[in-house]
Amino acid sequence: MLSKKAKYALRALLVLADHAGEPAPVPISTIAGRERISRKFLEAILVELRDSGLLDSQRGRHGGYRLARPPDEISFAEVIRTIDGPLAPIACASRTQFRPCTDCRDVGTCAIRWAMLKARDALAGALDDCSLADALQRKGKRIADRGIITPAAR
Amino acid sequence: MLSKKAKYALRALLVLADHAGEPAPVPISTIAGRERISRKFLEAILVELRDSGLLDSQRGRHGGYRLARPPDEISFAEVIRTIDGPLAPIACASRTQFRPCTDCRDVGTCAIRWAMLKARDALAGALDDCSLADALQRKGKRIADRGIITPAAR
DNA sequence: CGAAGTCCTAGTTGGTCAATAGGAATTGAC
DNA sequence: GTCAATTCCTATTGACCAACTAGGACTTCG
Repeated sequence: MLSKKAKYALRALLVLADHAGEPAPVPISTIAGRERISRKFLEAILVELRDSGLLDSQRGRHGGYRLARPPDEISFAEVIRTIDGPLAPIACASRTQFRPCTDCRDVGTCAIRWAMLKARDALAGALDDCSLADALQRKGKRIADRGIITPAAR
Repeated sequence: MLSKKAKYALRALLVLADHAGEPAPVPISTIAGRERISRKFLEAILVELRDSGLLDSQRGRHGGYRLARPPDEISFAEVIRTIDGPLAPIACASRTQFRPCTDCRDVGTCAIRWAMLKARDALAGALDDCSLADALQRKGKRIADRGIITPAAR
C-alpha cells in the first residue's frame, strides 16, 4: 500500500521536477497550495526527502526546495522506498533491506518467500523503470486503460 | 505489505494443499500445531477463506477444512486479495476494486495513477502466475537467489 | 450423552498514520 | 540592525487498525 505520505511526496517531487533547472528554489507553501496538501505535513515530508539526498534545500528568505538530481535520475521506486520503506511485501523478500522472518523454518527454501521474491522483483522492475521525467512527459496524456476486471469476468 | 494474517492464510492453505484429495478434512488444531499459529486467530482466518469460497468446511466430530478447488486452481493473488484486499498500491489503480481517489484532479490522466497501474499489473502478473501447486512443488528446493542489493552497489 | 470439532460476537492492546502546534534558526532586503 | 519570509526541530494528538484473546453457542459422530 502506498501511504498518503508517499503519494504527497511524489506529487511534490513532480512539481519540483516541473521547475527543474530554474535558479530559484520552490518554497513549501507554493507546493502545498498547488497540490492542496497540508503545509505542515508537507514540511515533514520534504525534510525526509532532503535527508535522504533527493532534495536540496535553501533556508531563509527566498528559500525553498529543488531536486538534487535531474528528473530522469529519480525513480518512483526510490521515492517510495525512502518514505514507505522496502517495496517487498515482506521483509525476508527485500533485496535492499533483507531481514529473515522469525516464523519461517528455512529461509532458503520457504515457498512463500519464493513467491514474494517474484512479486518484489516484478514490482521493483516496474517502479525502477519509472522516473519523474517519464511521469512528467505523460502529464495530460490519457492513460491507455485496459479496463477493470469485474467479478463476472473471473 | 503482506499482513501476518495473509501469510498465515497462505501457510494454512499450503498445508491443506498437501492433504488435497484425501477424504477426511483437516481440523484447525492440526494446522495450527504444524505451522505454530495461534489456534483462535487461525480460526478467524479460515472462516474468512471459507466465506470467500476458497475452502469447504465440515462441522462436528471429525470435521475440519479442505480446499474447495484443486491446488493448481488457487493462486497466491486470490488468497492475498481475499485477506488483504486489492493488490494495487492505491485504490484508483485497482482493476478488481477500482475507486477514484478524491484528491486527484483527473483520474484519466493522473501520472501517479499511471505509474501505480504499471506497478499493479506487474505485481498481479507475478502473483496470478503462482498457484498453491506451484509452491508445493518448490517445497524443499533451494531458492535461486539473485542476492541482495547492498547500498554500495547502487 | 459427551467429546471433538466448527461457528459467532466481542473485547483488548499496542502501534502506526496523518496530521497539528509552537517556536527556534537562518537568510535576504531595506 | 531590523523585519519578514522562509526552513528546521521537537512534541503531541486523535483516529484507526492489526493481531490477537475470550467465552460460549452450535453441530456431528460414536
